[in-house]
Amino acid sequence: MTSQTVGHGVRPGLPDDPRAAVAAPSPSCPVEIALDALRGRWTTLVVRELLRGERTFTELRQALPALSDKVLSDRLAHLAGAGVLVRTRQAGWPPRTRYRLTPRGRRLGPVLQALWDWGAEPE
Amino acid sequence: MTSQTVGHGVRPGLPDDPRAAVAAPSPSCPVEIALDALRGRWTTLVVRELLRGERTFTELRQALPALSDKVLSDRLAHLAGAGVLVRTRQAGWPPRTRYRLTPRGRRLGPVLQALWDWGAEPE
DNA sequence: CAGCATCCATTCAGATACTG
DNA sequence: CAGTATCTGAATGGATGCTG
Repeated sequence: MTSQTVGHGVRPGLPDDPRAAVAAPSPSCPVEIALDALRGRWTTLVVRELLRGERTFTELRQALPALSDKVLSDRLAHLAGAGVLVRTRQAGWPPRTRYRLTPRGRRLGPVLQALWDWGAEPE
Repeated sequence: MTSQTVGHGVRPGLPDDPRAAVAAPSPSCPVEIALDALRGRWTTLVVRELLRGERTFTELRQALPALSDKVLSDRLAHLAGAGVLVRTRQAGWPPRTRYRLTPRGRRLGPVLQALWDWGAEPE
């Protein structure tokens, strides 16, 4: 009854891991780090798009037509700061910038899948 | 190279599942449903606390001393609406209300673990 | 093409004060 | 004990217009 421990206890495991014993929201809590990376409207859709392959700014806008360039710009900067993607500028005209996920960004795949699975459950 | 498919491909799988083909944030997207359930400061800490066992309002406040009763009240109502927890009132005085996770709420354990694991990775 | 600057409406968290 | 009501300040998100 008391032995919940997440099921297939390989990991330290929430909620009993000592590092989970915080009494207030903390930027160094791994859960907060992950949720912060995904924070904001459109963020997961941008990541989903990049999980399919690298994209330019315009390609992202075309894939998400209702997303304004201001917010897209915000999201890309935020995800870059979180180490999820990298921006590559190419010299010349017209300017071309490509966005692609880092290895860390690609590892968001299973995380989004876990969220998807939970949200897709009936009830 | 193109076969990402999340690794242990049992599920339909993001990002290629047809239901992931939305072009704008949608409340019916499973990922949005899950992130919405966890949305808001303190939310994951409340869930973590309840993963350890059922709690009363006061016990939650004691576990999270910096959390105001207004926000705690908001979070509990939100999580109840998301089907994560249930509230049980006991008649009599003083009033006693217990909060405990639903089966669906308990299934957030692995989701939080996935977030934790990602956020705990170096770099 | 790929963006940043500015402005505005809305949402949110926290503080304070009050009830069944 | 277990909340709700109200208010304020801060943080979004989106629209519009302008540049390297």
